[in-house]
Amino acid sequence: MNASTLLLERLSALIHQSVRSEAARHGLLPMHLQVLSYLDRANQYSDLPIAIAEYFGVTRGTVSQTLTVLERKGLVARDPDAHDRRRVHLRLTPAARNLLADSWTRRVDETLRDLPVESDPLEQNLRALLTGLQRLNGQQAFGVCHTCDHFLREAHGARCGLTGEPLAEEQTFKLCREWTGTTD
Amino acid sequence: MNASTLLLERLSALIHQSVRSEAARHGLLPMHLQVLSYLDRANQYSDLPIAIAEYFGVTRGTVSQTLTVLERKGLVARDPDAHDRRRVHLRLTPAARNLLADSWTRRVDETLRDLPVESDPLEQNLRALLTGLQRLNGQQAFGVCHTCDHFLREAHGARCGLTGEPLAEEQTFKLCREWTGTTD
DNA sequence: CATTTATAGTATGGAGTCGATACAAATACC
DNA sequence: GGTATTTGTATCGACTCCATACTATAAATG
Repeated sequence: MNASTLLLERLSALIHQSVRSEAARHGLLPMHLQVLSYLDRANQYSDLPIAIAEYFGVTRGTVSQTLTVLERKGLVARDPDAHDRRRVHLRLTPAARNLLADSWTRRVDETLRDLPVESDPLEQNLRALLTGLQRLNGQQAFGVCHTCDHFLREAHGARCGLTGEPLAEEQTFKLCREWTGTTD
Repeated sequence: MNASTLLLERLSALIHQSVRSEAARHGLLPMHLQVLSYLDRANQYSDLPIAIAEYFGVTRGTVSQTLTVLERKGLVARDPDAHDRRRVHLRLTPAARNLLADSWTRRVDETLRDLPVESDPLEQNLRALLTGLQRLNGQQAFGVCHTCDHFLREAHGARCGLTGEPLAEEQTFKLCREWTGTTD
């Protein structure tokens, strides 16, 4: 087996462990924290149960139950979609944002800063790896909005070429389940 | 948040998803497959329930139950330790080895080969990342036996300086929970 | 050597994941 | 307008996971 594949497997186990202990400190399970973190980075087309199911590769039923738990804990709220009455938009409550503030990712940030490697090549490597694995899984790409082929920069703000809708500035930095392109 | 941290989080989610779908194809859960994969790479000091608990950051009770399931499915066997009657060594059955043969890691291997990055820098980056994160978690390092400070190369074979026992050649390429050193 | 302490593993109960299946409601397609 | 598809929910069974308690063995300590 490829040495990097082994490293990736151990890296993944370690990250999952970080998430687990982080979640446990808040009385949550890993999936709870992962969903909250995802919702924090999902744009208006991706803050839906189905998007969470696609992103994590679980069924809609599982997501539905997880969201029931998160809603009961006061971390997530459900809002109906204005145009499609089947859809439900998820929204993080202040409590959830508070909880995410001292995430394990902060410590990872610090770890990355102290690493004896240059950050640019590391980032390029990780990005290539991510793209390759996404292709491998035959899965939705979930790239950042403003790097999408559909993204249109306009005189005042931006627009999504797929939906035709204008995009608020903060949306353009978030993940989108409709993302299409070559380099995220 | 650091760009690489974000990428790491998405990478981890993607890998976990690969493991999940791989496991589902065999009627297993992610943890089942992860434990089997771990046992395939654990040396004689690390094929214990306690080592699995340390590696994945879960309690001994959880591991105990998972192993009960894996044993019932005929994927793992328990052997008593010759010197310490509290200990139980886990052993993969032929069925388990068969199951691991077409692991998702094979497809990751292929993905890595096709990546537009050089493999050496990628490996170095991942290794640095791994070391940093292990330090971050304040966790057992689980390095490869023959890179350990305790490892002694001898005229005929090798020996562990910690236990004083001779090491079979194939053991020296496996993970050890007692590993100590600076570079794995 | 006897007592104490630490270690390795198991048993049990409760909350929650997860897939499978079935279902309801709304939209898309023709 | 009728059918197919999409989105989300409800329910059941197997399993994870933690907390706690417990047994057995080994190590440390006097």
